[in-house]
Amino acid sequence: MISNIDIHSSVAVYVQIENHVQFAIASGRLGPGDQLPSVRELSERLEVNPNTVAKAYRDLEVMGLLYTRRGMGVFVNKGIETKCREECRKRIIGRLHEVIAEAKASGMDAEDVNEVVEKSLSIDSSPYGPTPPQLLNLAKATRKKSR
Amino acid sequence: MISNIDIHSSVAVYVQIENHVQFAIASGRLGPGDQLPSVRELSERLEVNPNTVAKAYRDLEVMGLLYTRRGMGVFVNKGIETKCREECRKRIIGRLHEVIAEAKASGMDAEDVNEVVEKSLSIDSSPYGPTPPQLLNLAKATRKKSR
Amino acid sequence: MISNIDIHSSVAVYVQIENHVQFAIASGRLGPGDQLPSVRELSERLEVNPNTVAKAYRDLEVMGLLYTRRGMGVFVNKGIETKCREECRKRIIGRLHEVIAEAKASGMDAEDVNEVVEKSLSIDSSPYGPTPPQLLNLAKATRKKSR
Amino acid sequence: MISNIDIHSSVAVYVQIENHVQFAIASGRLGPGDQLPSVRELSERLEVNPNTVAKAYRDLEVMGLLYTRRGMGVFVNKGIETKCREECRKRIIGRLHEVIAEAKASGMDAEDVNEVVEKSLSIDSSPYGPTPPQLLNLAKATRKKSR
DNA sequence: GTGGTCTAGACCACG
DNA sequence: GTGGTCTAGACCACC
Repeated sequence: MISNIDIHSSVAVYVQIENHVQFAIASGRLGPGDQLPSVRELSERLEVNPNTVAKAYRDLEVMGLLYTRRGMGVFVNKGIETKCREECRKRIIGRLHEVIAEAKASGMDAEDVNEVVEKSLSIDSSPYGPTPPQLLNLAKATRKKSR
Repeated sequence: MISNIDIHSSVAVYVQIENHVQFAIASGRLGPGDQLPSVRELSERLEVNPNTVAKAYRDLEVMGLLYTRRGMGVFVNKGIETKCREECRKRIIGRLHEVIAEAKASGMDAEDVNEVVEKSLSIDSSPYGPTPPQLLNLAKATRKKSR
Repeated sequence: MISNIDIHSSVAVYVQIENHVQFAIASGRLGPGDQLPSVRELSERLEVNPNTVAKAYRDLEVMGLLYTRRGMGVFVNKGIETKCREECRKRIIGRLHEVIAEAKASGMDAEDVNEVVEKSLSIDSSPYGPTPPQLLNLAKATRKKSR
Repeated sequence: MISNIDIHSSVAVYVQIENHVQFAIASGRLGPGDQLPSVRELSERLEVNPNTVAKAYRDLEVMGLLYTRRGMGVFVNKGIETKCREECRKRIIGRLHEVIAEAKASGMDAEDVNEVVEKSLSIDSSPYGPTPPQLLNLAKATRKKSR
């Protein structure tokens, strides 16, 4: 239930929220039909402007990950898990290439990189930085699946 | 001598310039005492406003990488090569860990990751992402060391 | 509420602003979490260009004294009051030593120096020199703490 | 014979030179009629552009501290020692007031200030910062008094 | 509304 | 010639 939105981060708050949701779906913590916290609830929990949460939900709806049922709330779409996972995967691969390109540009060689990669792979859950968006609790006790 | 500043990138132009210089120092293409292109010269070469270049130079001076001699130009500080390289390295390693942690969390296994890494390492200059800062030629034939 | 920015001073306007903010934090007139006047507001009050104020704010953010919440404004960081005060103190003490060393070297004796010091201490706000940064009112009635 | 011109300093090189000379006169290390090093010699010693030294000498001549004898060199004027000393004194007192005003503004009280002052007065020759301009050797073995 | 970025152009101090 | 500073005004993203 800990908010790991970083208001000091340079990445926009609404993007952080979008990442969290996308990631939760890709990793299965949010399944098809699951209800998300209401805009108001989440905004209070994150101590963030409701508009910010609303924007994230709207964006995610446009992306096809969420849908809203009037008066009911916002829900995870069906049949988008694999698509979402692949998108995440693509994003991650892109970033990986990016980082490695920079590593080479700054003088690190293949051996250096591989060493770091191995080390990182062997760690269970690495405590690096505030960005990896996997901890925000998006489940709600009283939340039910939409039919 | 190719400018690979991307005006349309989401990362600010002055940040791109800062990265270029930082990487040039880290990789040894720019050594201690070397003079950088003048603000005006570089701004013309990159087709950006002189203020933008000046801002990058000033930031780098604050970071301790450069110093300016009034009326003379901007120079690379001495005794910061290894510090700079290590800082670059640390930043990159941090991001690498970050990305790989996300990769694992989103379901990729070690094999997947290694495959991407290998592929990325074998490419010369990968066209992924918005900021692979290695091509900007910061040397000048007629430029000499300060002092 | 008096602006004592001196446009004609030899010290840059943005540096004067930085000093004001720094001193305000060091002396407690600006506390952690306090919001600063908006760039536009302060620029109007001081009759300087908004960019000038923005530059000061950005510098102070780089120094770690301020942080900005996008679309919300600029705020004083937490846990930097004592660090800031000590830094100010150290800087001042350094300059004090410097000046007194010169005073001695140029033939003034302890009595001379003490006399000047006493006189200076007894004055409320001394009109000496170009940068006595203590009068700019950085508080706003309707401003509230962040978070 | 050590140059303590600081090319990394923010204060202009020519101003540093002017301060050195002025200080040397005020403290008696340069007496009336003494010859100064030639522009060329000093510029080489300080590893500085000759124009810079020339400008300093010119300024000091305008101030009335130096005079040049065509083909002979630059000399210290007579009867300006006390005037010069007083000017130095005034400058130092001004800076003292300035620093103490800032000290008060940043929350230091009289006791704090006095403590620092006492400590500083008790030290023989304080090694603070690069600015106190008293070490530049402006004498020359082969230099003679002008008649 | 907030700040961030960039442009264009001016003036100044320095060397 | 060099960089430093400031202005005026524009556009953008964020909240």
